[in-house]
Amino acid sequence: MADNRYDPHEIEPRWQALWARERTWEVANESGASGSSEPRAELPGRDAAERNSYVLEMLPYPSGEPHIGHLKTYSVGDAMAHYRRRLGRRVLHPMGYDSFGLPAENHAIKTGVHPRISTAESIDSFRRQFHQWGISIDWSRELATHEPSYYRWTQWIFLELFRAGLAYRKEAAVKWCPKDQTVLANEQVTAEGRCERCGALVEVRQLEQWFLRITDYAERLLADLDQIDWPEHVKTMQRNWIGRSEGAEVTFRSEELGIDYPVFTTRPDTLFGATFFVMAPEHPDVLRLAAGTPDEHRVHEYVNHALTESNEERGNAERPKTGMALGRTVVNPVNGEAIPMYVADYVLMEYGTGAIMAVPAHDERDHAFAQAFGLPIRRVIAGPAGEGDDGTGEQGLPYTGDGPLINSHPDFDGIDSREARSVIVAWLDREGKGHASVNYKLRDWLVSRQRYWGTPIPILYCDRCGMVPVPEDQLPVELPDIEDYTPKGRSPLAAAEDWVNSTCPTCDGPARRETDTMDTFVDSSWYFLRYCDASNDAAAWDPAALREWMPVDQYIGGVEHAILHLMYARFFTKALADLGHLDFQEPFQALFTQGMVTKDGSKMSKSRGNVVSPAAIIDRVGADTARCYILFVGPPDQDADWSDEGVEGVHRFVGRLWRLSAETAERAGGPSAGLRSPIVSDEGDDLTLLRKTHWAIDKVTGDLRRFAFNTAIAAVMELVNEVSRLRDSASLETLRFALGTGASLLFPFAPHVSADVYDRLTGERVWEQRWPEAEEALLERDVYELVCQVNGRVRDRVQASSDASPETLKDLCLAAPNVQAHLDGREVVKEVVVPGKLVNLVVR
RNA sequence: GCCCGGGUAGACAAAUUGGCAAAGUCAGCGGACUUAAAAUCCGCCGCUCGCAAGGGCCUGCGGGUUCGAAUCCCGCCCCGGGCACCA
Repeated sequence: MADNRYDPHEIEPRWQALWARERTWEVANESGASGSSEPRAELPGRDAAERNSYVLEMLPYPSGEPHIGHLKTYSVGDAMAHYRRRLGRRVLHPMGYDSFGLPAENHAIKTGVHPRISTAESIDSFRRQFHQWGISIDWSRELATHEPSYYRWTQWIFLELFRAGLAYRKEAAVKWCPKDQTVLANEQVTAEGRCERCGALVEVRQLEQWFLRITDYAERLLADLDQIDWPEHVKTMQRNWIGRSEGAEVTFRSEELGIDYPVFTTRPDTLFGATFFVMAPEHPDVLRLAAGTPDEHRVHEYVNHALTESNEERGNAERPKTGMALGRTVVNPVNGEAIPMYVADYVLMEYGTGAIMAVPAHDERDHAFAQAFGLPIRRVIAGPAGEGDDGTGEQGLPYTGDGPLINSHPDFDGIDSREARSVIVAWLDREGKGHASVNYKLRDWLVSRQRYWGTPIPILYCDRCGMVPVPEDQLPVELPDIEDYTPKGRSPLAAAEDWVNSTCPTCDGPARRETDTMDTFVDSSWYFLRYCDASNDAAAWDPAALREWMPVDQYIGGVEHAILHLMYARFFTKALADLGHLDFQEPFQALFTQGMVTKDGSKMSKSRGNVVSPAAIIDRVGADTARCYILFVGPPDQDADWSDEGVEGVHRFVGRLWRLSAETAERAGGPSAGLRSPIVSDEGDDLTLLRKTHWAIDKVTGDLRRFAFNTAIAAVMELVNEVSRLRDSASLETLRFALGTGASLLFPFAPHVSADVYDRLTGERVWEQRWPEAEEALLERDVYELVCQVNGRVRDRVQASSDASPETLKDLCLAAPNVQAHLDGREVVKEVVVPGKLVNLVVR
């Protein structure tokens, strides 16, 4: 007997080498725009958009080595890519690296090693491991965002946005470490408001910075969520982040100063209950208003104090309300009442207009403030059961619900508050004192970073001409090499004097370069477009290439990117579409978010010492086992706990499939072509095994459609176990069919062993086979209806395709003997005893 | 406090969405092979009453709808994640 030991270290490199040699996973653009030079295949009947499929996983940030989370993401994505290929699609499945970013720069500050060097090392390590995992990547389209050939086009997009007025400069607060002389990212600030590196107290500084006008797109970013096939919880998070609220803008006038102050409110129906007015400490008019009043000095102190408080302090809702009277009044436009003005830190400058009308009877925070400062509280909405009819009682306040208006105005009293909202807004509009308005929580995107390792912002400052964009033919603005990455009170790029000093393209006079670089989220907001035409050096892409592939059919990544990355990429897509560069509105048609991998119930981290390295696992059991296990351990959208014992179980299963197949091939005297369902006439073990095989086909293809990889793998395990039990009693032909089918079904999860087994049994390449019931084929078949009757009543109907053999139908009906079924009008089977479970009858 | 998830054998889970609860994997127990071990293969594996055949009870807890509920509805308990002065 030959040495039938499953040896992944022999099998896996062999197939990987073949796939690399034959460039199996490369797909050419039919427009000839880019990609590989594979001759175009003529596939009749359907156009490219339908035949092509774009499967994409979020690109990795290359730092150190890939971890288990990467293994999970790319195992899920690869399974989807293979699944779609085997439905007959041409699948684009590329890979790249999000290679700019803070960790490489910090490493450089510490060691002096240029980020380009350490990044290249990490990329090599990622690429090597992805090859070892056997992921089916079109390597001809590989990219890295730190390469000038890529960021040249990031800069081009920035300039397009700039010309369209979507990129602009304004002052904004940054966190600043006075000791390190540098801007800090939020994650570099400790909970106590100290610099994570040196422990100094973090300060706030105002800097002129670049913003992208994502708020212009708030409405469309919200509305178009309805058009995409994303998990509902992700859509909910995006909706909440955009934070649309409808209400009214109402003008309160300061008669003393002759200034109008608009406020935004969602409750114009409570306007008659406004008894004071509050401004945010950051509001530019606060100090002006307080000027000349007795408390001017104390207002100053309050504002300064509020500005230096950390978010943690200010964000605490339980904290007592604080504030200062400004000694001025504004007029409530609905009743002409002069109400006092305050400044208080519970009002935020970023939301609405930075000032509010306070209605203590009907808002919790206003109520708390009124109580703390002894301000009047006037009820203007009656509660249920006539509560608060006279408007004087304190019971049930603050009341934030709805009810009839009271104590307002004879014209409005008695109207239900829901209706009163629009009635009062209409009245304000007529009087010129306000109008209906919509507000969003979404804020413009700050893209400036005072960092070295990022895409340079392609802008020049000329004394004569002002701000000048770098002309397109001078792109890319390359990142200069510098000696010292340590920040010294300005962006590290400012130290590269030769680079900073340049020439104005308009007047040829001296000009200085922008020294801020871009947020790395900018780099990753368009990379999916670049893959479609990755080696184009005349343009960011050829529109014909995008038409072939975009939008991404299936996007896959961690839920931690549910808001920022996914929102920014959608914004870029819409903005570029408006500029005429794209003809679609959404980048990712379908999204799958996979769960975290934990160890012993908690997140893997170096400090906990519970990190599992994919490389170590693969050394021990091979890539197929590792990939299969990570998908088998639980539903892939949920968190999963890594267990070394569980890995052993999957390893045993993969080995069992391989050994059984090697043994079967040997007994058969070598591979025989094709894999056709054998004819089985009698009842017996052959029929049992055949049924199991058909069941597995149905189960796995169904499960793949809904990402239930764990149960798909379990079904193959069950099939293999059945083969093992029946290996001495079933015919060789049936064993071959069952094992070959099992291997074929396993291909998306364990490609190497699957390819090896299939090759042994049939001499054919498993990835060139189509699923027995490809969706397309199914659509083209005639369909019959199986009618299920229980106790004479029609319970349900299922559809069976016409090319299901009578034997198969009979098998299925026998398997569910309690169901009476009709095929094409003819009664096929028998009596109902106990209601059977109908779906068992589906034939695909 | 609000918004999402989730709660099924000792552990991870399945139940194709209202149709025989617990497929599959791990752990555990027993057996075959072996001088032995490993590897491999076979069998058992929710609780309970019973010598047995067989019966009763089981999806966090309590109710409801239904011929039929892990699944739908109402109330409660627990766990995880996110948001938190958003006018």
